[in-house]
Amino acid sequence: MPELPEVETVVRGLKGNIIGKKINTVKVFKERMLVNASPGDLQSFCYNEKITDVKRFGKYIHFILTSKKSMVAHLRMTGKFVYVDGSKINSDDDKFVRIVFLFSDSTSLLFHDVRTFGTIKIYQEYDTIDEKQKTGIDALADDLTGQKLMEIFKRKKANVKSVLLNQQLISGLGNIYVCELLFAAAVDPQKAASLININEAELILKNMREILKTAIKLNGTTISDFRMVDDKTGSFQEMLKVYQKEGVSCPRCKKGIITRIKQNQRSTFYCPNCQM
DNA sequence: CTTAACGCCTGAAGGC
DNA sequence: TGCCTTCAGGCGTTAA
Repeated sequence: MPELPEVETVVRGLKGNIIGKKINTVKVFKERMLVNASPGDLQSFCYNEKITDVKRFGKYIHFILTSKKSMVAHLRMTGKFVYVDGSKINSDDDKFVRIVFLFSDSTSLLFHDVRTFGTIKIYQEYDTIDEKQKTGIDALADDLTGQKLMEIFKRKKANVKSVLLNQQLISGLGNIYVCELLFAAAVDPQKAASLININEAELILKNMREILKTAIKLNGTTISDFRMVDDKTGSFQEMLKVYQKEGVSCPRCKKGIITRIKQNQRSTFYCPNCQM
């Protein structure tokens, strides 16, 4: 579920709540979510460690413990982190709580995930994080220019939507925001990336930044699962122009009908009349 | 090298 | 009401 704005919202929430907290106990109810560690490994890795910082790169959440030790989490489709006051370490009352970090002050961080696609990896040093190597330039990076974006598009045969969704090229965008930003830029998602000209690349970049920043201000988009760290919903869903608007008349040209197509097994929503 | 298809897992929603 | 199918915001692996 979560894309850049949702992950950023979670990271900000975590920063406000768990920096400086000392981890006592880790309870793992779903082992498969630990990619490179056993529950015992994670417990000894975290024991008595303080969380010194939380950062985002792409859609990843990077927890930094003392002396560069790091945990990298990904929420995938339905994951969320919920911070609770109280030592809730049983999964009995909520069967979707998969991993619990219990702090020394008896507050807890719950990793909740219905579909259990979410992941956690541990690293002894943050210099060695594999995911960072494979993650392309951040969609909100200051040094991302229209020119750079066009360089990326130029050597790709695929359609512009799949290129924007490729985390190894540009990181942070998912299905919702790609649909929305291509609509805002009036670019046809089916257009071959290699045919994007510099004006379109600049337009895509400008709208990408505006939409992502607005979405962060509104604490992300809650369609179904996404929640903030305090379990509240975001509100960017109220701003959506095309995503899940199939059949609605286009808010821009008023002539086209928002249409849903499949690209790479995933839904794309766009206006066939004004996205060229 | 590239792109396409599938699998991971669970719940919600729609059709009949 | 119940059964069945389809769909879901992601991504890694395998097949072609």
